Formats: sequence, C-alpha cells, structure tokens
Amino acid sequence: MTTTSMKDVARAAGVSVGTVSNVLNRPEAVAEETRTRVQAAIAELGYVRNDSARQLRAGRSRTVAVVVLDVANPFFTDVVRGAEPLIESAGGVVTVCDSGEDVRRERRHLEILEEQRVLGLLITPVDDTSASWIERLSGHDIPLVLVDRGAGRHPHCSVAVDDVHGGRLAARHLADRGHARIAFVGGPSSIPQVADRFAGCREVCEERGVALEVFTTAGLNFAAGREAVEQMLGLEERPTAMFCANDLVALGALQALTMHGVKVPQECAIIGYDDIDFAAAAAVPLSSIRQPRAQLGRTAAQLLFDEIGEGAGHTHRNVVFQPELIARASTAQES
Amino acid sequence: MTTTSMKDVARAAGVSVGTVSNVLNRPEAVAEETRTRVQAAIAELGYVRNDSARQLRAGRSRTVAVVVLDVANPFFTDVVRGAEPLIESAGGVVTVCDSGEDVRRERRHLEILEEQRVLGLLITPVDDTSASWIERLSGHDIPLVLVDRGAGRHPHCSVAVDDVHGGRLAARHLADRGHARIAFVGGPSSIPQVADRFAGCREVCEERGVALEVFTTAGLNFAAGREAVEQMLGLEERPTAMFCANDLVALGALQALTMHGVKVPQECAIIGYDDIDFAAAAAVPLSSIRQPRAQLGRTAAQLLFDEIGEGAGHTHRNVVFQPELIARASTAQES
DNA sequence: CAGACTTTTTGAATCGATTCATGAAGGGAT
DNA sequence: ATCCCTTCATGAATCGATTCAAAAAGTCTG
Repeated sequence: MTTTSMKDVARAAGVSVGTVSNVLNRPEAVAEETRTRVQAAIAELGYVRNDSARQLRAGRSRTVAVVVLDVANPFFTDVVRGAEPLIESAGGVVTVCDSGEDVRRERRHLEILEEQRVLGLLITPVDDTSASWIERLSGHDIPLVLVDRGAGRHPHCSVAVDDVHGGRLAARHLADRGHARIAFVGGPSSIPQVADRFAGCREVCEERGVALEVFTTAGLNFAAGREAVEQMLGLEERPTAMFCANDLVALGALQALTMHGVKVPQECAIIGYDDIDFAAAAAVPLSSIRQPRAQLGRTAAQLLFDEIGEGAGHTHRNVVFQPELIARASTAQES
Repeated sequence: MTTTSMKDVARAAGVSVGTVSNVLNRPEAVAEETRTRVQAAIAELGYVRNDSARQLRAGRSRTVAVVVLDVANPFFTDVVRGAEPLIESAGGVVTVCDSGEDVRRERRHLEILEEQRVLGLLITPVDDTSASWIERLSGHDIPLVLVDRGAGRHPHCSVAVDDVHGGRLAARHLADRGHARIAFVGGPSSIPQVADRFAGCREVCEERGVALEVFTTAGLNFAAGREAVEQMLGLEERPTAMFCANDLVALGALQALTMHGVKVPQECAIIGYDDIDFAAAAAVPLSSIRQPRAQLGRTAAQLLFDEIGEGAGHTHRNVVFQPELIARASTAQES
C-alpha cells in the first residue's frame, strides 16, 4: 500500500529508523544536519506517524474521554469547553462520548474506551448501575474523575455541585413567591442529579407546607417538558409553579404552556436548573439555578492530571461547588 | 504491569494465542469445548483487547470522525445524531471534533485524525483554506464526505443544503412583509455558508429594491448577535428587519433587542437560519430557514460507507437538499 | 487398517514506532 | 600517538493482536 512508514523515511534520508524516531521525539538529540535531512525526507514522502504503533509501544493513548449524558445539552458542552484547554495543553486529545442517559450506550462507550487504553476519563454516570463498570475501568488502572456526581461512597476524585442545596434554593424561591402548590418535573429518578434536586425540593416543601406534585419524565430534554405540561393541564387542581430538573425541560414546558395560552409567570411560574445561555433568551426569561459549568470541567481535568501525575500515592479529592439562584421573569412576583 | 494480554489468556486456557484470537474474531471456527474454556479464562483474568495492536495490524481504525464548526450549536449535534446510528450499526465508532470555526484547531484535529488512521471523515470545513488539508487526507486514502458544503469543484462526495436559495427565501419573506431596509448579520464571510446565505439575500434585495446593511461578525454565536445589535442601534437610519446567518446569532440579537426595549417584530423583525429546537421556544418565536439536519447526517454517513465499500471504482455523489421557510412571530405582519 | 477428508489448533511472521545498550566518530589534553 | 569525553547514530528487541500455511487430531469409507 501507499502508506509510508518510518522505514521508508529512514531509507530516503539514509539513516536508521532509530534516528527518524529521534527527530520526531527528541530533535535536540540529533545533529542539525541530519535532522534537516530527515525532515526533508518526511516532507518529501508525506510521512504521517502511525498512532496505533506508537500507542502499542507506549501502552496508553493520549486520549482523555469525557462521557456526558447529553451532548446536545449546553450544560455539558460548557463543561467540556472548560476541560479542553487544560487537557490539550497537557498534550492530550479530547474525545466526547454521549451516553444519551442510556446505560447500554454508556457501557458500550466504556468498553471501547477501555480497549483504547485511554489516558483517563471524566464521566457523569447515568445512574448507580454504572458503578460496577466504572470500578472495572478503575481496577484496570484507568484514572477517572466523576463529574457532577458527589463521589460519596465511591473511591474516586469528583467534582460536583450540591444538587440537594440547588433543589432547596429553587423550592424556597417559589415558596417565597407565595406558591402553595408546585410541580417537580424531571426524570428518570434513577439519575442522581434528578433525585438530589428533588430531595432538596421536597425537604423545603415539607418545611414550608407546600403541596408537591411530581411529574416523572423519561429524559431531561425539550420533549419531556412539553409532555409534562400536557399531563399537568389535565389536572383539576393545577400547581401554580413548576420546578424543572434542568433548563431544557423548563424551556420545553414554557413552550407548551405558551402554546396553550397559559401566562407565565402569572398563571404558572417556572424555574429551571443549569442556567444555560438559552435560559436568559427564552420566551419569558427563565429563572434558574446556576452551576459553574466551565469551572466544573476545568477542575475535573485538573484532578485527573493530578491523579495521573501522583500515581500510586494519590489521595482522592472531592470538590463541591455551590449553586446560585438566578431570578428572572419566569418567576416574577405575582401581583 | 497488570495488563493481561492474549498470551496470558492463552496460557491460562492451555491453548495458543492464535486460538484465543479466533475465539474473539471467528468463534464459529473454534470447537465448542475449547471456546468455552477460553471464554472462561478471559472472564477470569478480566482480559480486554488492546485496540492499538489490533489497529496496527489492521492498518485502519474503526473510528469515523465528524468535524463540525461548533458542537454547542444544536444544528451540528442534530447532524451528528443523524449520522450515528448508521455508523454504529456498521461497527464504527463515532468521534466528534470541534473546530470552533478556527482553521488552526481544525488543522490540529485533522493531523491527529490522520495519525489515527481513521476509517473516514465527515467534515464541514471552516473555509476555503481548509481545502489543501482536506486534499492531503484524501490523498492518503482517507475517504471523506463534505457536510453542508456543496463540493463544487472539489472531488468528493458531499451533502449540502442550497444556502443561496435559503438566503433568497429569507430575504423574499422579509421583502414580502414590506421591509425596505434590512440588515444581514453573520460572519466571518470566509465561511462558505455565510457567504452563500448572504449571496442569496443580496440577489433578492437588488431585485426588489431593498436596502441592505451588512454586519459582519467574528463568529456565529450568541455573543455575535448581541454585538451586532449594539452596533445597529447606534445608526441613525435603522433597518426594520434582520436576517441572521444562523439561529444562535438571531437569538442573541433577539435577546439584545428585548433588553434595549426594541419591540420584535413591530420595531424590528428577525429571521434566523437552521430552525433549531430553541428557535420555536424563544422570547418571540423565531422565524427561520429549516434545514433537514438529521437527514444531512444520515445521508453523509451513507455516502461515506458507499465510498468505503465501492473502493477505487467509486464515483462521487453530491446530494443537495432544499431549505424551507418557517414563519413565526418574529416576522409577523406589521399592522 | 490404510487412505482421503474434514475439522481444529498451532506458532511464526507481521504491522510500525520506540527504546536503549552499544559503538563509531570527533575533539581536546597530555 | 594515546587516552578520555562528548556527541551522534545504530539496529535489534519489544509492545499485542491477527493471519495463514502447515501440522495435528478426528471421521468416514471401502
């Protein structure tokens, strides 16, 4: 075949393969004259390194994989954006895997990543059944950092946002606004983030005597929000406010409400979660719980490289950020 | 190290490495009894195939890379979603690379992908200077399909949407609505999609005697739309409508106009491009030019595998889809 | 039971880059 | 001329899976 290997370059430049390798990896160890001759041959032949061979020898790839629940969710793209600079400046290559909130897809990704002997992993697990697979990778010496998921009992580094507290913030805000009957929209409840946000919400509702209606959805996207609204509008005693497990769900709900002529916030207030860029631009600017998305990614990457650098003597760190309430029109005071 | 190789499995099962390989790749060629013994050993040792070694031997990886201008743009995530099922069902692995509309980033990705000997490539090139790099890959026998970019003079398969026509649709719609002075917002103009959409728009404006103001932006995102509006509001003779090169720009513009108390569509109409999900959910539901996003991806993947399958005797195909006007509130009749 | 097949298993060769012990060449200093 | 150092270049060994010609083990026939 036409693929040129180092051997071809070596022959063309009249040197050994070892020297060609040195030109590529430690150019300072090669005499000026030889180096330029080899580089000329490389250019001449259009030689391109074969990464598989390199990896095989090295035993590891340079790839850091980021496994997220939904690439179409701006929350995750921002997390990835936050992680990228650090990874790339460390000579790594970023690859993004979308589990689509599906354990099977997640597992397939993990299998492939393990076969690829990736350098490390930043992962937001789909749910608790992911744990055994994650332990497996970890047991095979693939360092990983859990993202947006307090490690809790898992022996790993992690970065997370206090979702229980975020849930409290949202519920408290709605209670302060005088809502006595609210809806929680999100799911599946196996997703830890959903469960935590709900937990915080319920805690406050009980404390403040607010009635809580739960709409469990199949996913955390536009369609889920729309469907939940359809269901809710059928009720005789309708909640006066909704707390959606993320902004996509909230935007879907907002759209459906608007379509049905329900005024937001007058007839139904909405608060989302994540504060993605679209939230502020929505039909009615959306109140939300902001998470430090980019910083989450950046810190995760940092922890990963710390772990890689420290090797065996590494002790895991768990970083928790606090969320912040961003109040906008969608929960403006009823008056 | 702890990494177990096929040799270890072979020893544990009391067979040769060739047999282990067969169990993994052509199980039907191995006697039942031997097969189960080997599989037991694999499970026992927690053996995981080393993909680098496999690829080295095979000469090619199973990865199909999709190089997009902006992963945070729902347009592209939808294109990727459209391509994925076909790629995965063909045994491929999808990897998404974000060029961020930056030729240098794009080039770095292409270098890495070439070193990885990827199976194929779906790419939306940043601009025409990308061409030489693309030819290089192609010359090294990496099949590729241009996405959202009429191949024109390039000898490649491609799927595209007729952007010039899309530009016409938008401009015609605004002209029909009685606008006599409109703004085109988008950039950089080196991006072919931007240039085409503009070309169609200008054509119609000249034909219909509509004054056209151009705001060239540095990118196609939220911030670009906001900045363009700031600029526009400074003008003494302000356009009565904006055609934004994509929906993200349009949503940014919409947000900025609303913040400045400019009524949409009464004081300034807006039409975007792509018709992403967020468009319909915007502050004022956004008129847009719809592209068949998922189908674009699906068809691209199809063409790629056709090319891989047909090998040398392959003739390139260029598929062009037609865009469609979606009129919503942001361009509702002035009355 | 020899001979002719068929079914399984073997193990050496191969892919291409990296590494490293070894040696060659060049430069001073004596 | 000899010895010691430094600077460069060499090429065989290695990583782990796949492939395939050839050997081994089984099956069937007459």
